[in-house]
Amino acid sequence: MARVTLKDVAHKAGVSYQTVSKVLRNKSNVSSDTEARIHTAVAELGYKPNISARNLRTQSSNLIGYAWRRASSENSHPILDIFLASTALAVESKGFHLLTFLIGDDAHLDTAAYNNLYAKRQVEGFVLADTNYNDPRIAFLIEQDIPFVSFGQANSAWEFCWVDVNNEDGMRQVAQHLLDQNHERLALLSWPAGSQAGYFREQGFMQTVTAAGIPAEQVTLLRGDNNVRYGNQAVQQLLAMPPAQRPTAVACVADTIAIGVMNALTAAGYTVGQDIAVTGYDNMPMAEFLYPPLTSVRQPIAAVGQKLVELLFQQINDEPIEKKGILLSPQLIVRESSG
Amino acid sequence: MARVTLKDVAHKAGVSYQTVSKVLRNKSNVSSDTEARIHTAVAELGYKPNISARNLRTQSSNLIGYAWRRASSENSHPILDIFLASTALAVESKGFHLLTFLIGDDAHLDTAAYNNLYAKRQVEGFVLADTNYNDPRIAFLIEQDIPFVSFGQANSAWEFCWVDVNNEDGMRQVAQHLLDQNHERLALLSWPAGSQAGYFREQGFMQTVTAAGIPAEQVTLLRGDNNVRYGNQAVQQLLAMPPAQRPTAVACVADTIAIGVMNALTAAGYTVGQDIAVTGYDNMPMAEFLYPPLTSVRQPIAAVGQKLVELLFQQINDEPIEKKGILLSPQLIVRESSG
DNA sequence: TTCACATAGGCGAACGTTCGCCTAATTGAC
DNA sequence: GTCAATTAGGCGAACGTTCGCCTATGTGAA
Repeated sequence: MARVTLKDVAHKAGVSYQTVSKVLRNKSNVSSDTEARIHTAVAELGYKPNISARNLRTQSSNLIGYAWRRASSENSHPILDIFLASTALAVESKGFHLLTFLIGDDAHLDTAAYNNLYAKRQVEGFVLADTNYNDPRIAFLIEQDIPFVSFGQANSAWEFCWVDVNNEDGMRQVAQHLLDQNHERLALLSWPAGSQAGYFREQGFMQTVTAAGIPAEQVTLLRGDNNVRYGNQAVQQLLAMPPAQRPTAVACVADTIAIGVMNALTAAGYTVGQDIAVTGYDNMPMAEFLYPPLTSVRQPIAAVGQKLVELLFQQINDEPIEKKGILLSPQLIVRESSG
Repeated sequence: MARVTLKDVAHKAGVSYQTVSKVLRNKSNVSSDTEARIHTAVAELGYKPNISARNLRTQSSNLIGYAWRRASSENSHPILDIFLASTALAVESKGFHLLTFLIGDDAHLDTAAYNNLYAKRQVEGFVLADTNYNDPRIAFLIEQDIPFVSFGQANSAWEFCWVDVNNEDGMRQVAQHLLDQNHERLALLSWPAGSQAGYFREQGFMQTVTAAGIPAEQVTLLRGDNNVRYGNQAVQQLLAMPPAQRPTAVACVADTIAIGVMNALTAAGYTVGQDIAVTGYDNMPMAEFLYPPLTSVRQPIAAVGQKLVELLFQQINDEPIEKKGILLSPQLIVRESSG
């Protein structure tokens, strides 16, 4: 299976190999006769341009880097793979591909991984997800002037391209919905401090609640990792409270946590949706089929991927960018868990 | 940010650029003096070899292709991202990276996608997952003699490298466990025909059950897609059966389905684990925190990724392969859902 | 006839490596 | 003092493209 190159095609078509190159890229005016000869030669030989050679010559790689977090397999974000697929789709529509690599929790090693890939010209830019408030990766990429976009905002002092779904608005909808159901004693199950998304979701929730005249102290705020176990444990904590203070509604910053809450409540003999309301966030595919079906917030993930990729290519192509941050709107889906 | 090349380093260190190249690859005997000079020059200039140039010269790309299925976002396999992460890790330990691309359901387009990437020398091989019995991708890759490995077996007439977790054994363990609990009327919730894994899981289950003297007709076999909804619907079907024939245990070929089953049963007023037993498969992280905790089968996913990558690199490096198929053992985790 | 201009395609150079062979200087043994 | 072997590093060529400039031929108007 010998490699077939431009020269082989050229030989067969009786032209110079540079002419073949031009014809294949529509960069040349040749007679329709030779053009046809070239095309049949390409087809017969099954010629495919060698990517490495092209990359070397054009100083490009047609690759975008995306980093997995090594530890995320346990607390896997159900939305992340949908996001990844939609990003991959958008990237491929530009003739690019996604190169995935792994990072950990060591800021120094992580930024080195980004730097390596870019300095070696293996990728032309990055898509970040799962970003934190003072994410060292973002600081580094800005400083090095490396093209990148982020799903999620960060330190507002940094100026860079991001797309986010309005977390504040999402939780505002949740809070308003619970208030409309006349809940007054509320619990909010959030993530550990430092998460950017968590911060906004808390803000949206608390502001709405306090604006409705409920004192902040009346909201039981707990924190934990993004998994089912945390939801379970939180319920034990809530049930240990004196009945008069016990929340009648539990809002979770993620469906995964809400699943833990619903299970634990059901196990303890409560009927979710009647005795106590539960809400999630993300509207994972499973949400509508849980028992009871889970009220949740749907995020326009596909749109996020598309917008991100647009912004990224504007950077790569040095096009002017009118708006660096794009905030999309989520939508509350009310189901029986908060009936 | 001008690109720094071998020549820049060479100039600074006062040697020829080819010598720098050799030193960096430990392929040369130079005086320790000049070696030191070269290394400091590299460090000071922050030199990183240009990957495209290297790839062109060495006819390699250090990239392995992995295809997402475009449609899988709805029926996402909870195990697939763990698998992907472990594969990425193994691939990176070889100095390679994973290039992801999207495929659909059109055999012709899909194989073209594989062919393109390989013919352009963008990747050196592929990792397949989510394979079917007569998977056209496998037929194509074998015919083209393109290096690849598959998570999961296929048509046994084809000879290629795969790693699989013994599906027959896994479901045998499930069946035996249910028999040990004195269940005699059983339901098996499987996937649509054509799935290789589904076939083996069915086999393992049915053989064990019939070997115990229970006629095959006494097992209610249903089929559906890999999602929670299917589990829900299957329960409606089971509950519509006359009580005397109704199964007392429901074995599912995936946790996702089992979740649907448990929810629907709970909603219908049954106590899962007492009134009726439910089992899953995959032991997804959520399984132990469901209500009740779900009996499931744990697969050694990380080991699968590692073995696969080993086999793949043996092909790429033309090393002899003693055993083309590797079958790993799963383990049943008994929890309260089948108490 | 002359000049300009379009048409069709050739050709050298470059992208940044790696590879293999070559050479000059040094060393050691006889 | 001679010869062979070792050491340290130079150098041309090649990987397969793309890019820009060049040339030869034909064509129509002044």
